[in-house]
Amino acid sequence: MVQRQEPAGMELIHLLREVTLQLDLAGAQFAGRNGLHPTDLRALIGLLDAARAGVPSTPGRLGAHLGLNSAGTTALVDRLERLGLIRRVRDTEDRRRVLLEVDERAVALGQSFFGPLIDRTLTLLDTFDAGERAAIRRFLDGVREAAKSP
Amino acid sequence: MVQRQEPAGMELIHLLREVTLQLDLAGAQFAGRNGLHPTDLRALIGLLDAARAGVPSTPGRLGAHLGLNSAGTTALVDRLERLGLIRRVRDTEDRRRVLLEVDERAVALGQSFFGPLIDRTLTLLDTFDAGERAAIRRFLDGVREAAKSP
DNA sequence: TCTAATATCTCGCTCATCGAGATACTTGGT
DNA sequence: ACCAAGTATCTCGATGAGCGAGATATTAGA
Repeated sequence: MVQRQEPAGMELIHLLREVTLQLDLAGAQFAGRNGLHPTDLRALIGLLDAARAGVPSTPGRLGAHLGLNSAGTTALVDRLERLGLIRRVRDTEDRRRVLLEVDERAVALGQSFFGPLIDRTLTLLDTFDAGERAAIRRFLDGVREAAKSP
Repeated sequence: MVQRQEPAGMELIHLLREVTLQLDLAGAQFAGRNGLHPTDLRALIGLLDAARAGVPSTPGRLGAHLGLNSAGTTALVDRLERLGLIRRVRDTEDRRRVLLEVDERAVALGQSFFGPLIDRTLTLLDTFDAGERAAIRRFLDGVREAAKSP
């Protein structure tokens, strides 16, 4: 069988793919262990990000972020609320809207999962000098942009 | 509200998360556009990897790789076969087994998705010198290992 | 040869998500 | 002030991926 000659950089590309795979697997494993579906975890991450950025969350925004329709979004919010991870609160300014408040439990859950991983990665980053970190940043930035177009 | 002071490296960590998010989104988008479910795409990637490595694929291996039980695996293989992406072939040596052969269509489909992304990334990698590439490799390697433990 | 192990498949069920549409509230034009 | 159109959310019924349990076929070991 004739095999196409692989360019030198392919090794790094496969490595990047393995990294994303490992991160996804870790997330799925964590989700399963806590009675969450993959979607629930993605939702939680989005909600925590929004909370950290000070952006109010609503079912509409959340559903759009995850690519769910309104029915699926309602079901998702129901699940998260039933688990006590978020609360529904009617917006007093626009009473059509429902605001989603993340409970302390959700924050703690996020910390328990991402905390150790983040700590290990920060420790790893300490072993790079400024120039190397700049290279990593530029690489990740480039890949992110490359992944946006397809 | 008191905000925890973020260490300097957090920026890179968020960037890495964005990259994995973009790659996942791109994959999901591609999958949807081709009538594939996320699982189907992951299966296809696994099958193409195995084919490239010269490892024979079976429903058992595939299901284990994806974390599906046998019923789900059968349904998955049914879908992929119905789409003409793989073929089931009885193994003549151990006739309990079914070998999964990836069709040319599947290879072409993989190329059409990963090809442009890979090309862009290779072009990006050309802009780094050997030392920078080594740093990127060490970083990715470290993150992969960090993600394995939780 | 009889039994245990292995590989795959079938059946019936659960539940996340979808499409369609209902409900409640707000806004802008008149 | 009023009414139509727009917006945010929810309800209902249907679809389909994946699961648990177990059936079937084949191989390997005592």
